[in-house]
Parts: sequence; C-alpha cells; structure tokens
Amino acid sequence: MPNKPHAVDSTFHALADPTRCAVVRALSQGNATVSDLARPFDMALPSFTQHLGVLENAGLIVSWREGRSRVCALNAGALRDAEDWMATARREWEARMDRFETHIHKMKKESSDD
Amino acid sequence: MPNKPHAVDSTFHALADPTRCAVVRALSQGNATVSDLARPFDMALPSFTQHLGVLENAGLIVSWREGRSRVCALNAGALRDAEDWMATARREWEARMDRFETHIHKMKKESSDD
DNA sequence: TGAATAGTTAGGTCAATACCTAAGTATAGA
DNA sequence: TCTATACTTAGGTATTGACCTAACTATTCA
Repeated sequence: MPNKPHAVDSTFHALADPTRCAVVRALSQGNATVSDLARPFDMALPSFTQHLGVLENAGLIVSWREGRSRVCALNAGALRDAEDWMATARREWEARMDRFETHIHKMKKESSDD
Repeated sequence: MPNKPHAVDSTFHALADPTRCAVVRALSQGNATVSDLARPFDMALPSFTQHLGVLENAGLIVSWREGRSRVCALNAGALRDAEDWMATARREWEARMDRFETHIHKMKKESSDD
C-alpha cells in the first residue's frame, strides 16, 4: 500500500527550492538537528525552519524534540511515492514510443518488400 | 550521460502544481495539441498556456507548430533525471537504515550471549 | 537560580505565481 | 478574400512564497 497522506504535487512543491533539495540530500546522509542542517546556509534561522516546515508538511521529513534540540529524519516513503508517480508517466510514454517504433519498422519492411 | 539542461529543482517546480501534473499525465498517453490539453480545465487559455510554458522551460515537454495548432510531447529524460535524483537520496537513506538494523541485531545477539 | 543554547512566534517586505480579460496574429478552408 | 479556428501578447490583480528582524519559550548546565 502506498505511503500516501499527501498528494504528490505537495511533495514536488516541497522539492521546488534549492535549500529544501539540499536539506533532503543532507538528511539522506543521516539524521540531524535543525541547527546542524541550517549551518551551511546563509539564512536567518526562522527562514530556515520555515523550509523545514514545508518539508515536514509534505511528509518528506519527520522530526521530534530531543532535549533542547529538534532532530530531523528523512521519510523515504514520500520520496518513493513521487518516484513512482514519475516512473508511471515515463513508462507509459516509453511503452507508446516502443509501439510507435515497432510500427515504423514494420512500415519500412513492408515498403522494402515492394 | 544525464539529460541535464536544467537543474532538478526547476523540474520539481514545474510539477508543483496540479494542473501541470495533470498535463504530464495526459501527455504520457500521447502527444496532444494545446487546446486538446486545455479542454478538461476550467481555465482561460492564456492561463493554461502559461502552465505549458513552465513545463517547457523545465524541459519536461517539447512542442512545435503544426499548421495553426501547437503539438506538445513529453520529454521523458527530464522525468528520469528527477527520478534519479530522488532515488539516489532514498537509497542512501535506506542503506544507512540497513546498517543501523544490522547493528541493532548484533547488539541484541551480544546481550543475549551474556 | 542565572546564563547560555536551541528553537519558536509574531509580524512585516518584496518578488514571483496563478489567475483573469481584451485584443492581437497566423493558418485553414469555404 | 472572408471567416473561423488556434493560439499569443499585453497588461492587470490577488495570493503565496521566501526572506528578514525582534522578541519570546524551553532546556541544559555551572
């Protein structure tokens, strides 16, 4: 069963920003606190936590408090759902292309049989 | 070699809208003209063609004129690049999870060996 | 308990996005 | 050549998004 509390377009919206893409890449390397994640970015902390909020609302990350820190982790399920959506569209298109090429090939063969 | 005239976040931005997601799904079923694509949407045509422009700038679709129509087609390469980006992040995360679970398992075994 | 640390809340600015209507251009067909 | 079709261009509005600063809360540790 699909991990689907959110529509894919909210996942895509969450990834439509270089800061948020970078956060996802960082979290693929392991869990991290808000300030660990924020450190590489030249951005005020409230702006950064807003990005984390977008990622969390989209279901791409989860977080919990540990003492005075908040730890974030990737939710691979949301990534997989978005991948599946794209793969479905792409494969249908590719299947159509294959049929089209087969058709062209048959036409060529028939015309060379004249 | 990757099909990469655009950064992935422009692809995600293009998909971050339900109208544009629907256009991609429609085009996975085959090429279509602007008005064919627009028909299901309750939206003025200029608004709709703006969405097509976003998809085309992101490299997700290509289009050409045929008589007085414009025909649109999916560019599967852009979809594949975005899939690859997500799959890379997800697999790194999953690999880390596997190592973590192996570690937990070993710890349990060691403690039961006491 | 007082100071430092980690993050949150409130509130504001500016640019980009998603829509619209009205009027234009280009092609096809009678 | 006139008319209908298929978009495109121009220009406007309202909402959302990405940032900021200032001030707050919660937790740790000396």
